[in-house]
Order: sequence, then structure tokens, then C-alpha cells
Amino acid sequence: MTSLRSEVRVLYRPKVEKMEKKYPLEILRHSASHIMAQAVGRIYKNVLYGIGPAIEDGFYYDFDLPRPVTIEELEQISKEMENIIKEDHPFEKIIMKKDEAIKFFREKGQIYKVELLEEIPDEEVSLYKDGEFIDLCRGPHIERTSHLKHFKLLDIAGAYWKGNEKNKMLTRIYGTAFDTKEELKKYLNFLEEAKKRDHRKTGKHLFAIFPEIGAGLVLWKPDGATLFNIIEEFWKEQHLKNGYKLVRTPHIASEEIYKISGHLQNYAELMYSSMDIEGKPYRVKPMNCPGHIMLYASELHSYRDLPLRFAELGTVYRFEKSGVLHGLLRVRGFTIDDAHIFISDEQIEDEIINVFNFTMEILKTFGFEDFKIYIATKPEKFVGDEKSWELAEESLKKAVMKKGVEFEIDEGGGAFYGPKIDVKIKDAIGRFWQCSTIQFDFNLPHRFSIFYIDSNGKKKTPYMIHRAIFGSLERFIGMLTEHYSANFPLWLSPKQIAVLSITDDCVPFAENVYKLLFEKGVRVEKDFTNTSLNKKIRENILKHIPYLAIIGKNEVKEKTVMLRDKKKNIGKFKAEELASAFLMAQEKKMKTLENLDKLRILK
RNA sequence: GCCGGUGUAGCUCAGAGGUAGAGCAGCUGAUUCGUAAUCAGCAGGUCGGGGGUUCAAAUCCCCCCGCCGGCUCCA
Repeated sequence: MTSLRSEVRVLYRPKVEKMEKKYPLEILRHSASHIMAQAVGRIYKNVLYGIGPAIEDGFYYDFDLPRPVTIEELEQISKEMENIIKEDHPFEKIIMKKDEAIKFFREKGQIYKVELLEEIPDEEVSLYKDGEFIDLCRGPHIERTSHLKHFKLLDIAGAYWKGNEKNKMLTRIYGTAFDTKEELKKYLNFLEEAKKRDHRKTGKHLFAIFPEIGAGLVLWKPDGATLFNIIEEFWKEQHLKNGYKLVRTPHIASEEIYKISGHLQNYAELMYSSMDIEGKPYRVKPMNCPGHIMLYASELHSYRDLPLRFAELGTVYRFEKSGVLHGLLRVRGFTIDDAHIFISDEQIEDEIINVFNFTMEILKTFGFEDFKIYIATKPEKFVGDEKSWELAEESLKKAVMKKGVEFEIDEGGGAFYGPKIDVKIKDAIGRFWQCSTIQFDFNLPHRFSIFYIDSNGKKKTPYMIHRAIFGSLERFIGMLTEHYSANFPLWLSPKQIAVLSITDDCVPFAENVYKLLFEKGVRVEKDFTNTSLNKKIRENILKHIPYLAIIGKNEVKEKTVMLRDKKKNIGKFKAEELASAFLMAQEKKMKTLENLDKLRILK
């Protein structure tokens, strides 16, 4: 299965080539889950059935089984499903009085179905029957079991009944189904591809996590730290250019501050326990906001100072249950590219546009082109007055509409302290990742009683925007690694070029070339080992180095280098000119070297 | 945390009661090579940890730990 089901929304929709599609995928998959449940019922004794819906890329069914299912048994279940398909049962709808249905399932001992029924408000309910299998179900279904043709069982997992960890854990079997064999195959290939790109595999040269140091705590290897630093530098430079002030706040703070911010009351479970410093309790910071607000509060502000933008690459620590940790994508210590912007009410819309543009500009530099924008509105539990909410929600919508960008409304999905814009980024194989978030906060400015002096000399509470573009550097780098399969664009590549010698005679000149590139600031490696050229090429390509400079007798004589990328020779160049091409690529954040034609000596 | 799976050399993996293995990486030597693996030799292990069964355990049983896939949660 694709990892991080909730993190990565797989929106895989293959093109329909032949128009013999009979049913919407949801119906097909939902029916497949019935057939799977039926097969499980035939193979195992005393199966209790939970629920079996269609999901984004397939279906599942939850069972309470007397013994665990092994992955090998999926094949057996699949075979039984094939039998049921061959038997060609029609799906029949049965309408029953709710009481009757309860009685029916109670007699069969199907306690989960009874529980579901008891929650249904309607008088009548529908059941679906195919062959011997009868299930409570809203429907609709495919007409006959034989209409299911292309399915695959994928995985087994535990899942709490009704998703509540206090309930019993059931056995969940995942599968998927498509209209055609080709579509199914494509999807399975997609899963394969996602597996191949797993940053924990392709990013082994970037980072490591040691149980001895602690789960969810990342150690950056030189390559990873280089990448991290390049991103950091770019981020800082862009923020300074765009009117942000860079600040820094400490990693621990007195509990007092978290009482004021409300974190201690609302977020205690994700904070690490307190430590005693001279009799006072302190905490490791889970968020950067309190520090930034204190910085705001430490000086008197005029309306002329607004918008005031504080930014910090702030490393925070949050407790996450061990089972949810996942490479760089879910960790316990991470660096938020955080900013808190203090504005007056009339600045809301402009500033949102400002932040939105800035976010898009930054993400595009990293090679992302497709996004999904969500505006999350007022949830059931909220703070602040209705008027502020309305103003903020409207400003968010207006700002996004002004940009002419499509967006979806995530009704009630806002934070309790304000509405937000979430940006999901589409990666190279079509997965969407949530990274950027632009949030309004009605809560903290009041809790900290911060204010500015307006044009009438009166104190006013500013609005606050909390935003992050990468979200967390760790997660962003994890996602980048999967997006590029660790073959990063040139400007991000921790190693940009390797100088290779063909024979030992070439080493002195090659060494000079290496030194020149190194001194100019190119991220250059050298490989003067005494092995075949073929081997050196192979090894350096496998190290994700995008360019190789090969130096043999001819190059020494001509005082040139033969440049090649991962695929083929590009041509011969003078080392000085190559250095400036690299520096220009770095400056312009380029994916590859460009304008080489002018510099090339010969092909 | 919960359910399931899994753990053998730095890495990828084989071995399923009877002397711990291979490839790559590493080291040493030979080779001096023109666009994705030159050859040979050497070294490398409390088979995740602990306990048990057995004449004998990497292998069977129990407990613990880590990792992986999900659930819940999230940047």
C-alpha cells in the first residue's frame, strides 16, 4: 500500500480508454468489498463483519476474526472471490424494518452490524444479498458478481472499530478494483513506483535515524545537511527580500509562557514533560508562536509598522506516538519555516495575496507546478467573534479568487483559532502532499493582549497570520526526495559534479581542475581511484551526482574537460568556464546547466 | 499506544535442528584502462537481546527491544 495514507492523498485517475465502463468506480469497489467479505466468510469460521466501504483508490473491509490473517492467505481469499464471481450471483436489495434487521443480525451474532443499525435513524433499512451473503448496506451495487473483473487484494492491517482507539482492533483487508485490466495494472505500477521512490531508500545518503539516539530524531549526513543548508539560505534570502524580519527564539521556555498561550491547556499531550530549572518548570518548545508574540509585545507598535513579519526556521519538538513515525515525513523534532505576521484589519486581503504569491513563487522554484488549494472555514468549536471569522474567511476567498486560482472549500476544517488556506503539492507521480498552510489566528493576539496604536492614537488588537511554506524542512526534504527520486535539480544537488581521471598520468591536471571548481564554490567531488573509467562513471552516477568531468590524455593536452551528464557526453569545456556555468545555475536556481553552447569547445 | 509482519557481515539477501553463506562495499596486490561493474587474495558475525526445549538452536517455544505496514493523530 502507499505509505502515509492520510499524508499523501493518492488521486490516481487513469484515463479511460475504452468506453465500456458500466459502473462508477465507487460502486464497483464497494461491491468488491462485499464479495471479499463473502469470501472471508467462506474461509474463516465465526467471522464478525465491521464495515466495508470504497475508498479513494480501492476498498477495504474490517473483520473481527478468531485468528490473524497472513499476507499469503490473501491469495486464497482472492481465489474464493474468483469463485463467487464465477457463480454469478445477482445483488438483490432487501428492504427491512429496522427492528427486523436488528433481530436478523442479532440472531447471527453480528454485533457490529447491530451497533450500526442502532445508530441509523430511519425506520427502514436496506440489505444486499448475493448468494449466501447478506450485508447491511445502503447500496447501490453492480448487478451481478460476474461484473467485477479486475481486482487485487493489497494489504492487511489493524484498524480500530469506528476508528476509536478505545474500541477493539479489527482486521482490515485492503484491495482495489478497476474497470479494465490495464487500469489495474497501471495502478499497481504506480504503487511500485511509489515504493521505489521511498525517501528512506533513495535518501540513505542524506539522513539517518538511530534508535540509540531516539525514534523520530533526524541526523543529517553531510549530503543531507548540504541540501538543508541550501534550502535554508534560499529561504532566508527570499524572506529578507520580501519584507520579513528574521528572528530567533530559544528551544526551551518557562511553562508560564505556555499557560498564557494556552498550549499547556490544549496541547499538553504533544508536549514533552517539564524539566525543573531552579525550581521553575520549563518545556521544550512545540511551537514558535509564543516567542514571536513576545517579541512583538516587547516594543510599542504603530499602525505604520504593520504588516510586521517575523520569520524563523524554528526547530520544535512534539511527542508523536512511536507507531506513527515515518522517516522524514513524521518525526519528533522538526524545523518549521515559520512566520507570524501582524496586521491591521484593512491589510488582511493584501497580505493574504502577498503571502499566497510568495508561497507559490517559492514552491515553483523547487519545481512544483500543480497545486490544490483548500480554504478551511469555521469549525464547530471556535474562538473569536463571528464578525472576525466572516471578515477573515471572505478575505481568504477574495485573495485566492483574485489570483484566479481554483480552490475547494473545506467546510468546518479551520483551526479553532481561525480559518486557513492549505496548499497541497502534486509530485512527479501524482501524489498530493500537504505542506504549506496560511492560518488566521484570533486567539493568541488576545491571549497575549498585544496591540498597536492606530491613526487615532487608540490601542487596537492586531490580526495575526501564521504561515509556513515548507511546513517542516524535514518533511519537505522527504517529499522532495521522493519527487525527484533523489536526483535533485542542479541548484539543490548536494554534489554537483565529480572530476574523474582516466589514468594516473591525468591526476595532476585533474587535481587542478578539481581545485579550481572547489575554490570557485562549485560542489565538486573527485574520483582519482585506480579502477576502470566505466566503474567510476557508474559509481558516481549512482551517488546521484548530475555531472561528471572526465579527464584523459586528450583533455590534459588540450587543458579541457569532457563533461557528461548521467546519460551521455555533452562536450569539452575549459574548467574556468564550467565553473561559471555552475555558479550561474546556482544563482538562477536552475535544474540543469544551461547556455553551454556558447562555452563548448567541441562536441 | 494498538493489530499484523519482520530482524543473519557496512549494504542487498540466501540458509528452516547437525562446522554461519553469496554478491556489492572495505583492505592488500596486480592492472593504467575513453563513457554504467578489470582480476586475484584477505579480512569481516555473540544470526536484534534474554530465557527455555534438545546430545545439538540462526532454525522450535516464551519474554523483551528495534524496524516495517496500517489504525488514531499530525508540520
